[in-house]
Amino acid sequence: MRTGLENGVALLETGRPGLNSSPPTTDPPMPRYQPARIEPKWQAWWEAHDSFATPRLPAGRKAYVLDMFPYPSGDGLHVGHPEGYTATDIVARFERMRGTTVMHPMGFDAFGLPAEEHAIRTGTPPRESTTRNIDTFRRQLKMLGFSYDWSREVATTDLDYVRWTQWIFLVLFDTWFDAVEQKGRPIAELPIPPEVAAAGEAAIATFRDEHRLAYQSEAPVNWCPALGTVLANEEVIGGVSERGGHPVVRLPLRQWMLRITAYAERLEKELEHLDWPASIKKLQCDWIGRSTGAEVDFFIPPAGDATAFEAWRKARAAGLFPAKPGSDVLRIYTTRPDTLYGVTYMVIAPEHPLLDALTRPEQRTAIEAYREAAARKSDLDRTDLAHEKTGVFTGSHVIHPLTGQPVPVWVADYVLATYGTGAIMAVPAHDDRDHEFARKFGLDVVAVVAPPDGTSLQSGELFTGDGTAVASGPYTGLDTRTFIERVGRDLEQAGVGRPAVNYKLRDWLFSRQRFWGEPFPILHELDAAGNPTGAIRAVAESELPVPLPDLTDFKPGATPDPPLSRAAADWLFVEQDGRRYRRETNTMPQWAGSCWYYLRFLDPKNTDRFLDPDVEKAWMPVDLYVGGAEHAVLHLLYSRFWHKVLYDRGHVSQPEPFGKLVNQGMILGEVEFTGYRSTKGGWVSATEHGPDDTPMKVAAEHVEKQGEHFVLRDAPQIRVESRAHKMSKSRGNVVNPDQVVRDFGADSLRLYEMFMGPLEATKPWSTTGVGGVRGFLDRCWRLVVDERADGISRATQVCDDAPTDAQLRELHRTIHKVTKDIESLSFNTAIAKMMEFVNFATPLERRPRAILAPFVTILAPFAPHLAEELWEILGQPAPVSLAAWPTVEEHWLKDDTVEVPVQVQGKLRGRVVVPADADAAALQAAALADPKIAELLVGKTVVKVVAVPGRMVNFVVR
RNA sequence: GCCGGAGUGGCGGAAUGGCAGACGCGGCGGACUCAAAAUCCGUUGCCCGCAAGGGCGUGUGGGUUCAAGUCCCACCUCCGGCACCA
Repeated sequence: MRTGLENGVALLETGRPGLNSSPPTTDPPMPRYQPARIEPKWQAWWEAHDSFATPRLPAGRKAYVLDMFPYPSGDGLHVGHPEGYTATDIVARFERMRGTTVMHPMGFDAFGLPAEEHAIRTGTPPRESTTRNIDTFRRQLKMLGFSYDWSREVATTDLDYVRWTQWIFLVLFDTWFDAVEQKGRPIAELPIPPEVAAAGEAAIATFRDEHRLAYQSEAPVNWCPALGTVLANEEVIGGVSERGGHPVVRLPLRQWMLRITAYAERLEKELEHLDWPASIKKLQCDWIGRSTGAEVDFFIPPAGDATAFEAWRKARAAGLFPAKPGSDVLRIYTTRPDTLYGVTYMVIAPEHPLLDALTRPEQRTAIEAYREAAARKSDLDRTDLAHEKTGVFTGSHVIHPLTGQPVPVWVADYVLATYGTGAIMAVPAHDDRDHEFARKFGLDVVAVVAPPDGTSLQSGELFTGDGTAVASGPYTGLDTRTFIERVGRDLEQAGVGRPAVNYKLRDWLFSRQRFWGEPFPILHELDAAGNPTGAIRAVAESELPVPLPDLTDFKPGATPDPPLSRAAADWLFVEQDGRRYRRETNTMPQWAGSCWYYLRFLDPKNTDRFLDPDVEKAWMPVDLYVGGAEHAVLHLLYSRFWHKVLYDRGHVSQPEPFGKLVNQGMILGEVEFTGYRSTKGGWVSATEHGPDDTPMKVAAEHVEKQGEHFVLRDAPQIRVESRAHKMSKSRGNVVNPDQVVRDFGADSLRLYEMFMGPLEATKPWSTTGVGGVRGFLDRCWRLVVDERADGISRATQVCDDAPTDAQLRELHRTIHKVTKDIESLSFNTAIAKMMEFVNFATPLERRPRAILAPFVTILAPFAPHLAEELWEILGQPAPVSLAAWPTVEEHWLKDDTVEVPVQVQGKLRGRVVVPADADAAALQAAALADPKIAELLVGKTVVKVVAVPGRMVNFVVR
């Protein structure tokens, strides 16, 4: 076939000629290893035989092995995808062969911005390009031989899937969080306070709406004009959008929010027992950001009333600390209530509701100007401008609850309105931000904590650690922790404060002003004039799904008015029970669909419910979840949140969705050498290059290593950078899986990605490395197949002899190592061991089938196509993919004798061969019997002998 | 700045506190071949030595230990994440 020849030609250019090329048509077919022939054959076989279909319920042991499903981008699969997918595929295949019932599904996270942007650019409806992209992804995934149960495939954009995403939204909408029980409960069970009940139905409805887990809010949001959408805090990195790096401004807008903060405590606490990488747990923990401290009220004295504070204090002491602060106090949150005596000023955020009340007339102009400037500032300005502190004095003072002294109140944007109470007590001696601010504005610095090392602070010095209280009234001399505990109790008793917990986690901004997302199943009531009354109702469950309307114009506007508001009237307006409604026109963010896909995989065709409870109980939780670390916080946190709500409402049986989590590392491009060309011509050393010098790629043959560094071969004084970079289109170092499969075969790609290094590590791509594992597969092939025959026939060395002891020893050690390594996901060392086996077996003149067949069995999860082919050639009934995993016969793992190193003074001086069970004394005797050792010990006094049976002997001498 | 992770041959990497460098790439040598490719075999950390052998070696400097790539302390570099959360 012509194509084979063309492949061969293409390969010449990639530097590895002829590997996968078919012979020219004129020659008879040579029985070489040809993945291009084998791989489609077995993929078709598996498909025809439903080899990997999973039953509805597991029989016996189950394993739910899950990949993070991909976003089907227009570029197709990236080599990063098959890394995690191959790892899970090996585990899935391995478990299946051990008799475990395996759930191993795949689907597509298909809503999202790129499809919509493509639609805007080309006028193609997103559903069309999405379908096309999914087809490409599916083809590529099948090409790699993954053992998914394709009958379970779902895409988040399927109308049937959207239906249940909307249904879960309605569960959130129908749930309130009972803080006492720490549990989500039906909204119908929300206790209605008598005064609300008395105010009538509308008031009750409003009260309920305020307590739902899905609620509307008018808060300022991150509006990104370039993307034409509002973004979640998590999608804004350093003031620009995570996608595309566009500037983001803050704008007040009606938005849907999800009350994830209600679950903050459980999300943090229940993280503890999960089998997740510690680093990911830490990341999530930090993101949730629990801190403990105290809330304290500072009295705002009415002008000219000197006795008011005393009266307030008495009233507070008689009552309780109010749940919500009145307008007569400034409530602050602090993690260091032990520094209360060091407070020299207060700061409130520019958005603080009391700012107006606290602003004195003489300060009004300055304050207004500051507030406006702060509002205009994007987050970018707030974070990036080197944290240069700004602020304005309000002119007011509040009264310190413990000392009764007046404290000046400032406004500054280093205090965030959205955290704690939006106001702080400033302790410049013991907080670096306050310190910086105080220095800039000349405010007092009063030290109240002495460092534990006994030194005392210089005046104006900063100390942020724990220590011993000084100048703190009755608390003086207490250590920080005791102080905090005691003052918390005292504040509570006095009714002016209480211990408090705060979280950095914010509620989840859940609406987007985009077309390509799930519509909200929500209706807004309209009055006779067609204006919203503010009343909302959920679309009835039986009316789901709410489909996206047909639109020809997807463009976002200059304002945050969503594209769906341009839908035709028959979609947009709904009449029900004699009332007119307008549909919600925001759509859900991409996260929505990915929050629960692992549940739908279990029961993808169910039209009655989102998931059958029996099926859920049988399969959940996910036993192994593999994906990129970029989802460490968002996807995993959101999924856990939804799952907990579904759990509280009795829809799932487990509080956590994912048992074991593993992050595969990033695959970088090939290592590149970069030299720098001076503007004046000639090379500049990489360490000395300036911003104007141009980086240039240098071919490996022009570079050599000199000491620690790489230098130009022809100019060794010029240093060159050696580094692998992230794959990117602009750098032109993207490796295309289709191309790799064409050049080397799918089994080689799978095997290479597993052989590169540990799964979790970041590692650079190497095309010669792919050639290396391809060489291994070639050797596997030749172990079984006679390459010199005219057709496919067994190698003449393959025989039915009984295996020798040495062969069985090698075989069982290989099985043992591979089994253990798959269990610990150490695929690279498993492959190394199989290579050793092949190196052992290749020179054998007679190769017993009894060792070849088990070897092919353990090869199968890694290189399934080749294994199937070899299995067939060995005369075994297909498929090897479902053959039983061989058992290790333990006695072959033990040696009769071992070679033990002998050390003198910790230095290796010789080796002795002893029986494997030789004890310390025997070991020592054997070592002393060694002439070389004996000679070294002549004239020395042996002070001590360390002999570890089976491991080593060490003589300590003087 | 803070929090993670990692530094081992020319390269990717291996090593329950017990023989550093498994396995692969690359290099070198050999066999096969008219020749080349492919294949097979051998060799390959660095330095000294014809050799036997010796010395040095896991980012740097200390320490613990009979014994450290592995444990402890300090530091350097690279990668990733967070970044005014009181």
